[in-house]
Parts: sequence; C-alpha cells; structure tokens
Amino acid sequence: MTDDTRLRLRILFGSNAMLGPGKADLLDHIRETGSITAAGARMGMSYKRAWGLVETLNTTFRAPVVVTVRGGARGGGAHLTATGLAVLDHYRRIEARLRCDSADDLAALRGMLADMSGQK
Amino acid sequence: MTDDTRLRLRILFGSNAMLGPGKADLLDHIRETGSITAAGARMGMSYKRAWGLVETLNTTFRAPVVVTVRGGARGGGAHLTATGLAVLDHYRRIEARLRCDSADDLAALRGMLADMSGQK
DNA sequence: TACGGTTATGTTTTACAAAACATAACGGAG
DNA sequence: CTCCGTTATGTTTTGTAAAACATAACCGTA
Repeated sequence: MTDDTRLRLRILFGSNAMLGPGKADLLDHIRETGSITAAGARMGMSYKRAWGLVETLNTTFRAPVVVTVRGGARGGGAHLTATGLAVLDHYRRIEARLRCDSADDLAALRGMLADMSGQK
Repeated sequence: MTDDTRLRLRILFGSNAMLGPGKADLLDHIRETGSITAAGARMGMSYKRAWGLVETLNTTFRAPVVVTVRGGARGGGAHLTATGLAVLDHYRRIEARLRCDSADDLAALRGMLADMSGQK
C-alpha cells in the first residue's frame, strides 16, 4: 500500500496576493534551470503562463523574486534573487513542518478512507 | 495593520479523493444548521453544489459522513455521523497546528510583501 | 389531501482560467 | 548581419467548473 496522501498549502496575503504549490514549484525549477521556459516546460506549463506567475510574484513582494535577462549567448535567462530564495525557503519550511506534524491525524483520516480498488 | 494572512490546506488522497477548506466548512455548517440547503446558503453556494460535495464526501470515506432525511415536519434535514465529526476534527486539528507552527515563517513572508495601499 | 421545506437530480447557460497560436524584441556568437 | 534561444506580450480558442433554471419525490402536519 503506497502512501500517496499529499498536502497542498496555499498562503493568502489579503485578498489578492497568494502563494501556493504552483508558484513555489515554479521558483524551484527556475532556480535549477535558470530559465522560465525550461521551468515551465518541466511542469507542463506554457511559457506564457509561467511568465505570468513570475510577474505576479514580482509585484507581490516589495523586491523582485526573479530577475530576467534578454538576449545574449544563451538567449537569456532568469534566476532567483535573495528575496526569491528566502520566500521559497519559508514556504518549504512551513510545508515540511506541516507534513511532519500532521502525520498522526493524516494516518487517522487515511484509515477512514474507502478503498478505491477497481474504481477509476 | 490588520493581519489578513490566511492559510488554506488541502489534503489529497491518491488522485481522486481530496479534502479542503470548502468541504470542511460545509461540514461545519451542516453540523450547525442540520440542513444542506442552509449550510450551502451560508457559503453562498447553490444547494446542488453543496449536495454534490456531500455525495463526494460520502463516497470518499468508507462510512457515510453525512446522513440525510427526506420529508417530515421540517421537510427533512442532514446531520454529521461519528465519522463525519471525526473527519472534520482531524482536519481542523491539522489546520490549527499549522497556523500556530507557521507563525514565524509567515511573519517573515509578510515582512517582504509589497504594500498594496491604493492598488486594487 | 393539500402544503411547506427539504432532499434529489437533470438540463442549459455562463464565466473564466488555461491552452493554443502568433509575433516581436533582445543580444552575443559566428 | 544573420541566427538562435530566450524573454515579453497580444489574440483567439477551448475546456470545464459553477451558476442558473427546472422538476420531482418525500413525509409530517394541519
């Protein structure tokens, strides 16, 4: 019985700004790939959408979270700022603590689940 | 400066079943009102949608989470089963612990926010 | 037996986010 | 001065969840 119980956390700042798993993963992939295009592709996301999320993030925080470069040898690129790294780190910390602290309640919930063997 | 930073937690069981703030709030309101109609109305939700969520919940767990009664003096009603109460309780516990344990990281994130005074 | 308030379910319409498609600007390298 | 891969942005199409609308069944009570 593989445990595929997962938690998704979304932080809402006021009524407009928010940070959830989508933007967090995107930041992670930008950090690893140095490219919005590549990061989006990893997530099966169009460049336009990925870029839009980055823009939203950049206006959400006082300082930019991602800086981009156009043209050049490699065509350009993107990387996280110190703010971006900090934002990502805080989000991941909350997530990690949640995962570990909720283990018991989660197990209890899992025990109440109907088994879905044979249903789609 | 009122702190309107909120957290939304969603639990995914496998690829189909999930439990988030919507269904949790609905269960709470059903418990308080004894009616799917009233609970939905409280959330600005159509009866049909509320009923659909209840049905989904009932098939998600081995035992029903809400039982309903049709007809009668008050027209009918709905109430939570022991399973329903337990499910709701576990969800709220996870939420509460999350809220308290994430306070520091959340404050740090809040400190990095752009101030939105004057923007919509 | 008609009424009222609820559960239960089907059909049609709407709203909107995401995808799909298109195009331009950028700038180092060859 | 052209090419390439990327950022940047606009327009159109699509997919689908939610709303809106509609109807029926249920069952105490009066």
